[in-house]
Amino acid sequence: MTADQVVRALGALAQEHRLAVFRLLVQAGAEGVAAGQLAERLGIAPSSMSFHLAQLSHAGLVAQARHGRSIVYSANYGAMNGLMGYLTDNCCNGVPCTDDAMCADAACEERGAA
Amino acid sequence: MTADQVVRALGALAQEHRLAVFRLLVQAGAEGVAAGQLAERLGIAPSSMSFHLAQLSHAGLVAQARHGRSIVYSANYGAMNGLMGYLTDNCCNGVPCTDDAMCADAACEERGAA
DNA sequence: TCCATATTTCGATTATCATGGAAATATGGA
DNA sequence: TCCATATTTCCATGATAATCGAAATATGGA
Repeated sequence: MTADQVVRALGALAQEHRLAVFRLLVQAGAEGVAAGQLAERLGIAPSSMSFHLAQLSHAGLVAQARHGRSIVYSANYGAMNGLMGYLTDNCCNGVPCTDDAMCADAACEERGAA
Repeated sequence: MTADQVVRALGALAQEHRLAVFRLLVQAGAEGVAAGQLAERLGIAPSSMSFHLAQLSHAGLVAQARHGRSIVYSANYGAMNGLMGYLTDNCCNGVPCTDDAMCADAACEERGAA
C-alpha cells in the first residue's frame, strides 16, 4: 500500500457521515446495505450519499454490486487491513512500543519491524 | 475515543505532508524533531509547517515542548493507539475476520468482540 | 538593550469538499 | 410500451483546506 493510497483511505474515513457508513457496512457484513437505506439511516440526501459512497469506493474501501434496482455496498476488509498494517508499521516502527498499547502487544510482535 | 475525535485524527493524517511528518516523528522517537527541521526536510515553508503541526496537535497526535529557541514536536503514541483501537473494533466488529488479515489474527482475538 | 534565530499568526489566494435539488440513467413489473 | 423505484450525475452554493509571504511573538546571547 503506497503512501498515496493511505492518504486517500484516511481521507475517505475522515468525515462524519463516511465513517458512519463504513461502520454500518462492517456491521452488515457480506450482505451489505443498499445506497438508499444508507441515506435514509443517516438522514442525508441520496445525492449526498452517492457522493460519499464514491469517495469510499475510489479509496477502495467499499465494493458495490447491483441487486435488482438497488446497488448494494459492502466493506472491503482487505483494504482496511492494508490501511491498518501501514498505520501499525507507522505507529511502532523503530521505537519501543508502550505496554498499555493494544497496537504494541498484539500487532507488533506479529509483524516485527517490517 | 469518540467518533468526533476519530474523525479529527483521521483528517489530521489524511494529508501527504502531515502523514510524512508523523512518520518522521515516530522514527525520531521521544527525542522529537524541531519545527524548522521538519519544514526543511519536507521542503515546505515554515508557516505551512506550522499550519500542519497545529492540525496534528489539535487532533492530539503530537506533543510539543520548547527547547531553547526551538519548539520540538514528538509523536503521541497513546492517541495513535486509541485511533488504532477504534479502527480495529470497526474493522472486526460483528463479522468473521478474514484469515489473511493482520487485523484479524492478532488484534481481534486479543480484544474480543468489544 | 539590541540583534539574530525560531516559530507562530495574519492576510490573501486558490483549490477542494460537502450539500441538496433537478435532471439523467437503469432496472423491474404491469 | 409505460410507469414507478433506485441511484447517479450535473449544477450551483457555501464552507473548509492548503499555500506562502509578511508581520508579530518569544528566546538566547553579545
